[in-house]
Amino acid sequence: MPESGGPSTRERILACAEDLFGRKGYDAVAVADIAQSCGVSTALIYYHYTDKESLLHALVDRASEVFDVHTRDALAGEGSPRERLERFTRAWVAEGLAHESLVRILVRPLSDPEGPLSAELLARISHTIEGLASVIAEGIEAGEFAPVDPGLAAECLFGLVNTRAAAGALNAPHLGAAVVDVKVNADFIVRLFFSGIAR
Amino acid sequence: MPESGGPSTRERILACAEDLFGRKGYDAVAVADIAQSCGVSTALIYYHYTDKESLLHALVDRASEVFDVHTRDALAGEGSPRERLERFTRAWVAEGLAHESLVRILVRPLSDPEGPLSAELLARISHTIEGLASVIAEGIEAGEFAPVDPGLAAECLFGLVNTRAAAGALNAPHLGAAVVDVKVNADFIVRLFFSGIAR
DNA sequence: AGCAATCCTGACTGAACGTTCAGTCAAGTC
DNA sequence: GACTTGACTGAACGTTCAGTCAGGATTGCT
Repeated sequence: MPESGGPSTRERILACAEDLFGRKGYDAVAVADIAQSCGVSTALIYYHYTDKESLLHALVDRASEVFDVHTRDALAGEGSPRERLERFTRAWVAEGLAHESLVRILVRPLSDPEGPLSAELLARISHTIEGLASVIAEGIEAGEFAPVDPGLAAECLFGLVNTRAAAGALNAPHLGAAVVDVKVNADFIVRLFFSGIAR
Repeated sequence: MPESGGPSTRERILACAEDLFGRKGYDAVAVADIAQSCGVSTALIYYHYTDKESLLHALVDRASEVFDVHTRDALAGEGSPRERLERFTRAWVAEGLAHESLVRILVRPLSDPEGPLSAELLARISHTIEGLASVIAEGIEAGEFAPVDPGLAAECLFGLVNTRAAAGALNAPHLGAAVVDVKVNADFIVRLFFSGIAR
């Protein structure tokens, strides 16, 4: 058990992989590159991980978890539908801006529809959107929102919160926005979304 | 010059590349796969195109052009700011839903920040968003919209119109939406966006 | 028919990459 | 001191793939 003295070699390998995958992309990174980047042999990586893909898998799992926490909070947490959706929005915008290379690592498998992780990630995304939709539906029933299509609204909210994260992941800090600030971004999205589905 | 008798071999190669790149992804497709898929030799592809990347480049150019046409129309065309933005929105939603594999081909280079096409595509996207921002700014000055940050609003609109396209490109026809219909989608986005920036 | 330009192919190459494996080394156990 | 275990390495193997080359077929022109 690694107790002190910094991160274990296993974790260092994962950190190097995250950095390289995030910068160059999975396919463009050789296992030897990762090895060199953290000063170990290629073989050691295979000692710790079964294959190259399992490295990606570990990263995706870790990255997903970061976002899933906020989703669970929004779906099952306390507060009115509006409060919960707002909490979700602010949390995702903040996380997306804070973890650019994670976002990039998450985006990549999605653009490879036949890849092994694509289905898994898609399932997670669907689950998130369905969760949002059910909160929106709850709000509609309570008379808090106008009677829109909950699924469509959820999808739009999801798209909105990810737009800034995507811009960050693309190394385009200010695609259009004059100021890149978590609060400003989230405020605007909240305003846009809730005025759109207001009664 | 090929005049009749179907598409030229050159174009057939490009079509096969589009299909395969769209389904499996650039890196997962070997030049030999493309050759086999349209019944020619590998060498012929190198006779018509300088290298594998130039195939992707040709596809990206073609795909970008499809969207750029609507952008120019929205920016320089006739009508009030709101009318032009609405035209842009409806056109992009429709194109995105109609050309899924093109969207997927456009997404991939973006997720590879150090790739050669990334910068080019990013420039196109920035240009589109800046164009939207200037139309929004125009609308604000005319008192048509509330005084929001034009760049931020443009980015959000861009994110909204691309959300559905992305969902389609991910082979997830109904991520959250109960009905996948161009008009329903565009109507909702229009509603969301313009009520959000209404005075 | 003869000729030249264009279109196309099979066979091949050099390099890169994922993966494996025999073996080293230090630390701990009996 | 003999033995075991976990961490780690250097060198190599097999495969895949982008790109090349020398030449064959086809087409169009005179």
